[in-house]
Amino acid sequence: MEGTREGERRDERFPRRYRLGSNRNYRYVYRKGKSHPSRNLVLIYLKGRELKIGFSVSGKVGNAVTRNRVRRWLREDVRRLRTQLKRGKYVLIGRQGIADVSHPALTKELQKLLTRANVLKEDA
RNA sequence: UGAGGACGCCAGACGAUCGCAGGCGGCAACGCCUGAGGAAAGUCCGAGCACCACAGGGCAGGGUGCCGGUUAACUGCCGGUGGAGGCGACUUUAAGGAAAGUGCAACAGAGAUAUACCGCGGCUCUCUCUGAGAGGCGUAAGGGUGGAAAGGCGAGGUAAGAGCUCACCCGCGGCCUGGCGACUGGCCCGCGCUGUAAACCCCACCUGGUGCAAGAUUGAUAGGGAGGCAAGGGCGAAGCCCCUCGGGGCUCUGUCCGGCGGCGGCCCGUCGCGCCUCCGGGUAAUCGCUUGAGCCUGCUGGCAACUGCAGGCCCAGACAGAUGAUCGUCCAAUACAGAACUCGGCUUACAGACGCCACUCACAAU
RNA sequence: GCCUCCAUGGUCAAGCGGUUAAGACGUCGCCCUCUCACGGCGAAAACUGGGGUUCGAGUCCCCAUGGAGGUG
Repeated sequence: MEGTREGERRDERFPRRYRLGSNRNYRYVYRKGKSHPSRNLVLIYLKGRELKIGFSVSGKVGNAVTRNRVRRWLREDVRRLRTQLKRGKYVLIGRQGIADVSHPALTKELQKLLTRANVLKEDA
């Protein structure tokens, strides 16, 4: 991957202003957004003016370390894809079996899910 | 060599690239520094801190419970005493009081806090008379039941027996000795008491409640709406009226009782006063928020827990919540696991790799 | 994060420290019926785990595990 695009640096940063805010926003997206499930993930998408992404992994998945690991993987994958995403509010939910999945498998699943939900920009 | 026993430590490392959070610098681009644990966990104790309550006293409730020390404090820790376990090194122990009182002790057993089923013994009577049966008496050694049967064991003693007597032992009590003390050792014309207090309880000591979603500041918003009830009694003062001159009635006011509410278990007590029901409203930012009973090193005192002194250090502070991804090298290989106000403990989970000991036992060799 | 509560057959549940741990629904077997249902008889099936106190713990104490609720 390195060296293929020497001239332009890809913007792969993902600071906190792209994160979905408080609990109220989550509830709003749950109510109004459209849900796209897959085996270990659920994506809820709602059109909006700016890009906001939230991650949610419930206590049923595992202990704090497991949940943190899953959330970090998701955030890492989303970080790399950030510029390709359409604007709007996203919530990514980890489902119960997600603790047993490896990181590469999870990356694939996420990409498939995003394609199927049709939230990637056409020119990407 | 094997089997153990104490004590302690680590919790993958390094490099490259892309990222995240906080701080500092900079107009900015960006740069530099820092960035989870030994248990961060469970929330089982103890504190700090904050608010609420609080004149004081009593009761209730809760906690602790061998002794001494340590600490800010503790149900922690250290050292000891007694008990239990182990051949031993050593481990472990909620370990005050049952002689203040109450309760409970199923089943079994004759009897469970005082009893006599079998038995043993002699006495009287009867018979088919070396024996058997009946009656009443003595007895608690033996049998049997039980977790426990009123000390144990031996000798004397006796009709048979019994702390009935004696020696030794056990326990209790008293005295003396050593120890700060728990307790140890010794002595006695003393006594012989079931167990249970993690049953009620007694004794000694401690103990307000709620918890950072505590709370503070600033700004915005609000400063509410609807309905019902506001009763009763005693005493005193004043005014008016009636009057058989004893007094009675009405009005107003003060006070007390009563009522309601607060003091977040209750009472005395104390404070406040119109009361009750339903509906509505309670948001955001900043602070609290990390320098602290702090960590490291050395020395001092102490068996130790710990303490004192000197020097050095700053070591996460988020607010949907920061440590990740990819690659490479080393490696036998990464378990349990993620800060949320902060400390001191306890408990629980944990792959693997180590260190150390004038430690113990067994076998062998010398 | 903080606070509180609970745990007994597959489910709902009662249970003074003392025989073999009630009861209901469900399951299984037999009977009844032409068959099913109803009904009758019977059976299997449990104290979350580990320590401790006690002669004896489902019950009392401690620790853990799992679950539920409250709190902006």
